[in-house]
Amino acid sequence: MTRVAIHDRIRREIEDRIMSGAWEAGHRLPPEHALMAEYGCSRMTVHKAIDGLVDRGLIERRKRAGSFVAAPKVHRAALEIPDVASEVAAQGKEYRLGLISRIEREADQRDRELLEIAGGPVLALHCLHRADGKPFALEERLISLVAVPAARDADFAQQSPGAWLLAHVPWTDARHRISAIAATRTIADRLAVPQGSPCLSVERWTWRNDARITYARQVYPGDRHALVASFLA
Amino acid sequence: MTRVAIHDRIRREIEDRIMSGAWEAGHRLPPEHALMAEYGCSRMTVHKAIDGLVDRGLIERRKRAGSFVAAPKVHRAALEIPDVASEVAAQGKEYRLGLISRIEREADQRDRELLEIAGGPVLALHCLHRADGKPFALEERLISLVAVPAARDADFAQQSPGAWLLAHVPWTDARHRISAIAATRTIADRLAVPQGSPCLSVERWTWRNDARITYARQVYPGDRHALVASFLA
DNA sequence: CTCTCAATAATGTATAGACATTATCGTGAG
DNA sequence: CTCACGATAATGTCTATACATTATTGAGAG
Repeated sequence: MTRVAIHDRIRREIEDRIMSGAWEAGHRLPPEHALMAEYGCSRMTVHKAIDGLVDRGLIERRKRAGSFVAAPKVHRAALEIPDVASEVAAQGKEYRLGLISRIEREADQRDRELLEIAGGPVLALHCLHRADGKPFALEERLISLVAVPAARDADFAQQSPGAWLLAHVPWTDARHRISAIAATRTIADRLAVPQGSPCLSVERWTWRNDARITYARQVYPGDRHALVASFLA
Repeated sequence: MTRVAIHDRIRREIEDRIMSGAWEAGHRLPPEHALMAEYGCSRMTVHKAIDGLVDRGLIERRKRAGSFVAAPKVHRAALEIPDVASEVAAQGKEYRLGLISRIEREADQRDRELLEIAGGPVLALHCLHRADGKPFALEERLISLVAVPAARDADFAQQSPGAWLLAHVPWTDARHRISAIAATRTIADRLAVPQGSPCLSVERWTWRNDARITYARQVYPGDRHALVASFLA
């Protein structure tokens, strides 16, 4: 086999032409038959190369019409939202979890909205993630006990709710909301930052087949934390 | 042809088994030959189905060993960072661009760091994006005139730097950094928010083949703006 | 018991051909 | 001139086969 796959080479070359601006948005690329002749390979191979670019959102295909360079790219980035513990570990610091409160209750108004459920028991947790002893992030977590009854018996003093859920509960969809908030008095106290200081809030809703499993809100001191996202390959 | 592609059906079914937890992380899936028999299709088709799951990060393949359900990934989400103008338009508001300052200068220390260049001329812009007349976001923009000489002649009073660059300059890579900051006096004045109030800062570095083209920092009032990311298909 | 190395089982890539699907284009009827 | 519709050119999918690549496994040598 050749050192580098033919479809990879074709993909790369087309990608380059797009990225370099030689082929602008809307440009129609040669039909697969032409590329097939140009590269001296089979149509399947050309097709696979273009498949890759379609997946990456660089090309759109229309039957009979041809394949076209996709419209002006919006900045789309892959945001990795790691488990807090691994995040702390990645910084070479010692992670410690502190469970502030754990309440099992019948879903109140706010719970019902956040979990999009009609009712039923929920588990409400508050914890403080520490790095080298210092407050790192605050987490508020709601778990629908209807969807995840096993959470009732989990020991969240040992394993963070996020880690436990990741390991025990498969999910199919998640949505995140990132915003900047001012530290309320409670947040300020727990994170040991001045009241009103800017904090990064990352909220996450997690679904499993249309049923919401859990809601989480993590709050980081604004001056000590940032989310990084890279271009989506 | 069948209504739904065979490879799509296979992909879907495997996906379901993973998502439902039936196949946990590390589970080895049947060899392609087996699936080929199970679905009564050719190996290429099975392979293509799995290809899709590999792209989505759900499966890892190892030659000779087999294909395995990938370890529970951290939450990876697709973050779409739209052009400010379209963002405002999407909210049904009237967008207006205000150019605060436009300075062409020899790169100073900070410019050099942000653009990762040794020197040369840069264009520094400050603008205020407005929605229905009210301040919406503040933008600081640095453009390397070495990389993008055409920017010298662009009319940034008409078209926002982001939109102009998107349309005129192809880029190959971008990195984002999202954090929460406190409004400095200047920011507070321009955004018409109290000094010290939390703001969402989105910084973006854009590359074109290893050369940095531009740096941008957009600052949004924290209470009026959030970034939303969905699970990465 | 351990190491080496060849057989093997899995994925990785590619081909050539077939038929399906669909939007476009041109032509002919009105 | 307009419209309908069939021919056509493109992509979409699939098959059967072939050979490449690679890590594991197991057998044999030491």
